[in-house]
Amino acid sequence: MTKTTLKEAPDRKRRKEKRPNEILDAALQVFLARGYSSTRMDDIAILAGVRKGTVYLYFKSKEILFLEVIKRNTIPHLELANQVVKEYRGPVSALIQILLTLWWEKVGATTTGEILKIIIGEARNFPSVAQFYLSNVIEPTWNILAALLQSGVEIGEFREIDTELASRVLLKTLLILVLWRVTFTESADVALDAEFNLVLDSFLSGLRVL
Amino acid sequence: MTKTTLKEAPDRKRRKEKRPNEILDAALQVFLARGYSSTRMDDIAILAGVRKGTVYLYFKSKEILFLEVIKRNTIPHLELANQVVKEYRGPVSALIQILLTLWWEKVGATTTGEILKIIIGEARNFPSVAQFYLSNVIEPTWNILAALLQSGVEIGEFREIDTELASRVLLKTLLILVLWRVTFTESADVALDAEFNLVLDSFLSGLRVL
Amino acid sequence: MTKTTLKEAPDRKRRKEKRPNEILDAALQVFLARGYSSTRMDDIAILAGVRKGTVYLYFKSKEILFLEVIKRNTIPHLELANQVVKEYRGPVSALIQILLTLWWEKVGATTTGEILKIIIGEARNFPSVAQFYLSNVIEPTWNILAALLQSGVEIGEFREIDTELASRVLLKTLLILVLWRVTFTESADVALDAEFNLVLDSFLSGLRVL
Amino acid sequence: MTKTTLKEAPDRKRRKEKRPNEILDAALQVFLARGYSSTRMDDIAILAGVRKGTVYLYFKSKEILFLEVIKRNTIPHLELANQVVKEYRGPVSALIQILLTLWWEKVGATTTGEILKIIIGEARNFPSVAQFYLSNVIEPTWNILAALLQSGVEIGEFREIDTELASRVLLKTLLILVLWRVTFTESADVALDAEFNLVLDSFLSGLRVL
DNA sequence: GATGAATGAGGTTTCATTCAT
DNA sequence: CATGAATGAAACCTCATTCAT
Repeated sequence: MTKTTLKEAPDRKRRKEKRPNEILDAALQVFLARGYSSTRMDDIAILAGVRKGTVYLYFKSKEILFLEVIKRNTIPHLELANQVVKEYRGPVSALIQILLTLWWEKVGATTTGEILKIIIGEARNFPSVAQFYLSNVIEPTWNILAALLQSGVEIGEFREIDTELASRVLLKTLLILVLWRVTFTESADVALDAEFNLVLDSFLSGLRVL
Repeated sequence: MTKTTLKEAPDRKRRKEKRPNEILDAALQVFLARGYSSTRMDDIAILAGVRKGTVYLYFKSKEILFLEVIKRNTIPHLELANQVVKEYRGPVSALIQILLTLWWEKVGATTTGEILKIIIGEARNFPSVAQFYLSNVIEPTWNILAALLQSGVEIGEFREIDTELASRVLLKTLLILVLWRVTFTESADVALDAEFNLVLDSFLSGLRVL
Repeated sequence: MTKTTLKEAPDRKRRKEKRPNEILDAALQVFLARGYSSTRMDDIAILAGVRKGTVYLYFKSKEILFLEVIKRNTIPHLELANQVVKEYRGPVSALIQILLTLWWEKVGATTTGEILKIIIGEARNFPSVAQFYLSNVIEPTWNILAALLQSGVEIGEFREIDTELASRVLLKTLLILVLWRVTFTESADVALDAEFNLVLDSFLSGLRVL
Repeated sequence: MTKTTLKEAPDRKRRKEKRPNEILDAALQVFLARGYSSTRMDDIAILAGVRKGTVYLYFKSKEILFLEVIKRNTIPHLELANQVVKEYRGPVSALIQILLTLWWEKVGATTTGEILKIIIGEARNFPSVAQFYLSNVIEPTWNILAALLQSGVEIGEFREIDTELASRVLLKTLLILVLWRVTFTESADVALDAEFNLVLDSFLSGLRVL
């Protein structure tokens, strides 16, 4: 009976619940494209289809928005990986090969590098973000990798190694590759796929029981 | 003893040659500590012991100052490395071990990681800086490494490998380690030295003729 | 009566449509009073009853604001003049006399001279403004005058002359008079009205068929 | 016997006396080319072949330098005109024609317009300059013109007119032409010579005894 | 006398943030 | 809930001016 009924969008209710996520998605895009400092709240708002004031309705400050964006986009696909690992039966090296290749082609190729880049760039100003990323993304991934290696060692497929150390080095090596890709886009560094393969192959061959 | 001492001539006219370097040094410190955007020209000036206007006397803009800072701190120790390589007589693997260990302990330990971090963080806004770093620091280093590997191959010390690819992967792996150190300082990631050793050892052992 | 009244909401949100004009009006005043360079955006803002930031909300830069000010105050009374010309029936010389006298007393007396003065002073730095003024104010006025003279010639009221040349000279002569008035205010150059009358009279008498 | 003798320029003495004039000449050029505000003391110094500090050695401030420049360049060629007038024998109208044509082609064509332009543009900020120009350039010229006209009237060559008024209008009309030339350089206002001729012809024909 | 070096006041511009409607 | 409008605290940069050498 109110006048506003006349102009109310049909999916007004749905909208309301979606708004924060829309803003977070827009913010992710702009932060990745421009970096933290160069990102203006206005850009985020426009991209989210709202006005600046609305952004502040959901996020108290640019800093908080940034934190939320990073958090939202770094809770990763670890569940899936864990699942695959648990259900898999067969040689561990093949599983590692499959998992990392998948990651390289799908996950690493997209936003992982960008997110890592921005976290590295802003670690000074947002140490909590860096810490969060370390605890919630990097370390769990290490753990999965280390567990895999450990199981390989236990079943005699791999030789005895420091699995934790090895998983750290392997992951970091892969991370620098995705980081490189998003940082030095200009350079025709076409060798990245070859580098990935080299890393993976030599890592696995280094594990083989002699 | 007079009050005017407070405002007395603040030691004007230092030598023209020293000022730019003093400013560049100050700028490096502040840029590393705060990142590009968060650095104010005023901070740099104060740290250099001058006033804002003086900085602009030597560097036309913040951007140019940033570029100069990066240049000054990356046209580096390559000469030395080249020298060492040329004069060295003995097994190549030992030379590699020595060079990289030295780098890890001396160079990589100090500003390399910080500089790399800031370049990665600002590559978006200063692609020319990224390109400069790539061309003047990374690629020459690659070349030195590749040449070393190649000579090892030629004298039969190493097995036949793609020396260029290998040198790229090795360097990147080392870079992520120094980058990691300066980024995630909070995490007591004490394993970095162990990781460095693992990388170096497995790399060299992978080169051995079977 | 509370102290907070001092800082109370200063009547935010005037109508969006009014603000730009208020700013333009304030800017005109300040530009005329101080010239372009000596005008500070702050002065304009204060005079418009807003703060500096608000001015930038509507005009992207001082330069653009200046351009808009000039445009707004020169796209002027030409319509009216055209109208009058079209509807007038009677001797052309009388119409010219009426139009120019009106212009001298009303338009020329106020901002025309000031605007011309500032355009002349800034033509170097803003050639586009000078060009704009020429195309949109001076030339249309020439055209009106020339058309008037031409019609006088055609109906045999005036003798055969180069109407375009004559209209240019006449207009320029009148312009120097208004320019003089606003430039040399100190000198009690009270003869300006007499000069205007002399110009007009001798121009018209020169047109008469002998 | 001093060491400086060795390096002293041969015309050092002459230099010293010339310096102020060299600076004034340079300053004129820059002021005319850029206007007062946009002119930097540095530009003037460089053009004069000295350094900024030297300029301040001779002129206490930019403002004073500007005043001196204007003064130096507006003490005009009136002497010559007066001379010519006094010695001339023949019809006054021919003299007027000669004098003004000469002025239009030689004097008005060069810096008169530029100086007038800058005086008009800066009259607000330097009313004393405007006043100076009026008293020392404009009014003397008026007086010469008026005297000429008067003598023409007295010998019966011209009809009875208000010679002072006429001389004012004539001079202003010529001034707007030179002013126009230096202001609207872009516009292909090629008619200026024709306009000058029209002004001169109709002025003289208006003086003729009927 | 000449200047190289330094300064600091002052200007333009940006943008995160607030708040009345 | 959304926003349009406004703000003001910085930040960058310029340049007239000073002064020790």
